[in-house]
Amino acid sequence: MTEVEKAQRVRRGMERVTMMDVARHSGVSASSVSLFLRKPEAVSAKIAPRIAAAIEKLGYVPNYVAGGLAAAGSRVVSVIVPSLRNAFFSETVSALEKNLSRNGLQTLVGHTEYSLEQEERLVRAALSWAPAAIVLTGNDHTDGTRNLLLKTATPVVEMWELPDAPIDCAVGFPHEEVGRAMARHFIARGYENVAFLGARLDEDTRAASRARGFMEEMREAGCKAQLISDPAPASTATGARMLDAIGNDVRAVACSNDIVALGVLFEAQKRDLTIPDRLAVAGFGDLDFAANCVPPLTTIRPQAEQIAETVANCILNRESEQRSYRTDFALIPRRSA
Amino acid sequence: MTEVEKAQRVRRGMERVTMMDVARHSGVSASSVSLFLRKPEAVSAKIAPRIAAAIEKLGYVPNYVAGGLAAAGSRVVSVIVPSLRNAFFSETVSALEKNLSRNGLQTLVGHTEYSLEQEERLVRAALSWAPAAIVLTGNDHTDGTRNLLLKTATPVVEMWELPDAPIDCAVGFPHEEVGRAMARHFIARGYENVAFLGARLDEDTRAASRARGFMEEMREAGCKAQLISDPAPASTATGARMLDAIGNDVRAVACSNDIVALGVLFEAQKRDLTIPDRLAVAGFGDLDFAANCVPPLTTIRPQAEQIAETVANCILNRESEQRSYRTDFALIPRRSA
DNA sequence: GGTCAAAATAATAGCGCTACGATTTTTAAC
DNA sequence: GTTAAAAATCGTAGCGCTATTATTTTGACC
Repeated sequence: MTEVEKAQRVRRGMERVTMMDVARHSGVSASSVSLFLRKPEAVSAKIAPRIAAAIEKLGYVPNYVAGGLAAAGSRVVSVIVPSLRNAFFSETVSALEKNLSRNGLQTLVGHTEYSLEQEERLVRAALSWAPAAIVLTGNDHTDGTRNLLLKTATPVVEMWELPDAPIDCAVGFPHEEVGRAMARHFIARGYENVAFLGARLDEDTRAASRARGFMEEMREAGCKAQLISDPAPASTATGARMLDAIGNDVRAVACSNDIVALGVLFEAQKRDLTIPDRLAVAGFGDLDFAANCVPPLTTIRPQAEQIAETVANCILNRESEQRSYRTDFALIPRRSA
Repeated sequence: MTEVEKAQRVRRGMERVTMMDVARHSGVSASSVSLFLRKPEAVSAKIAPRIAAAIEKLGYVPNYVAGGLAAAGSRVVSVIVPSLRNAFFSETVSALEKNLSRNGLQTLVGHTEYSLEQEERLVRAALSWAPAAIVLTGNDHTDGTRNLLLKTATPVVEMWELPDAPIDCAVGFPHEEVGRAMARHFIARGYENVAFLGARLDEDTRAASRARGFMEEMREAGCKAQLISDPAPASTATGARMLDAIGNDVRAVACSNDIVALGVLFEAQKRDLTIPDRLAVAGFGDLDFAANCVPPLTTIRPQAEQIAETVANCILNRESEQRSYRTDFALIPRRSA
């Protein structure tokens, strides 16, 4: 390296140890070092230890940015969820990261705060990283998002919902059926005057689908069912507030998720409404506290981990022809309903 | 582009529209397009719209990988937290992502599952992306991690704790003081026989610091204080289980976080222990349910958003000399203790 | 030892972009 | 109109790595 070149590297803030340095130090070519790093079994036992020693000695850290450019594709997977504050998604991202990192893929997260415009911006930014795949939540996207994704060669996975026409690949379950399952449970228990308490249904289209399924099934069975909704995010406070809005004769409420249900439980306790005798309560999510609260919460377990594993599989085994993967959900009957 | 070149690009899966294509299309040089993208005000009003039109027409998506290589530094910030399932960290990541994305930075998350070895692996991978900054949780790292980070020119922020000697920059608060504050609250309320219920204290060093501060302050005041700990992650079930382990005469428990406290609340309710008369309960975190549960939970609010904002500031305004930023916490007295 | 195929290694040519310095155009001042 | 300074634009030379092709080495077999 000439003095000028060195000066330039310093100027650009790039004094890092390069693969070339490792190559020189171990007396092999840069190609061999690269090969060693990507397929260690492909280099002979003679030079492998020499390269390993040089890497160790020089403290070489590979530059994925350069690698990604040369290999025309980075080892990141971009995951876009509505919110990380929501336990479903933080759990999914967590499980996904675990599965992907096992295969040398890194996770770039973005959250849309339930805004489709924000989602489009994030997809645009994600594509700029030439990611190995893009994972989105749900199937409700702007036309711009859809166009961007249809044009690209990057694998796309939509998760948590099952669209009729996936952009590329989808993993999830039909939320309407979840709502219907809960309704059937209510009917079996003899609850004939019920309500659905939904938080943020305008934005949370999955919760809205559950609400729709629930309401339809209840009404088809000739029951009285009322839909309460609150624009605020799901929280115990929202749950408590929505309880105010239901009629006094309502026997059971299905909540858009367990947090809302917990709020209802607390509020009922404050008002001395016995659960489930005076009011039955059910949630969605089977969050940590659902099994331990008082009374234990009847809910639906969505299998976030199964979703994450299936998404990871989709990304890792691209050859499969299947475009749509249905994951399980299970109604967990406990004492609250 | 010759036929051979085109074939090569196709072979490598890189048929994407490049900046050069945009330049040709708008009759300017690639440099001008690059400049327009980075500093739109630096190009004349004559060519700007032509470039914009070409970008739009061709559907050009910039390649940050190439950009990052050329500019010797990518626009990603790598954030490493113990777990995304933990509400503190998912909230911090969420707030951080919001603050950083406003400034065109993207967030690469990794989670260590409370393993320092895993953290080192993640730091290594993170450095490979030549990130704009690396954000770590806490100050407990392997020597390897520390060496890697001390050698690099990349800004490093340790958050949620205040190390004596930050690697580079730190944002957080002293958890021992949090424990002491809670102890003083207990003392003021006249609880003289108390316990600290800690989940996963071996790995969660912050909770362990709170426990230490709490125990010391209680004992310095001449009170009886017992430390219960459970290796399982914080959950309502863990809280309920730990309640079994305390003596019958314990008057108050401080929990390592609100989830554990909630478990204690549930278990107490099951056993008809009146709270706070028979047993006072306090948590840490001021999670959503803390204000709404029965009785409302006395807890400590750690200001996760303030941490995130300060971290973002550290990253964005590098010129500051300050290395250590203390964020606030507040004891929120409610009915449970 | 010589031949040939297979395995291991090396050389080459970019990936798409940005920093830098060089060049051209515009503006300002006289 | 000239000139200098400033602004706008362009051309070049890589950033550090990998895919591909070319070359060398090894090993198997006669």
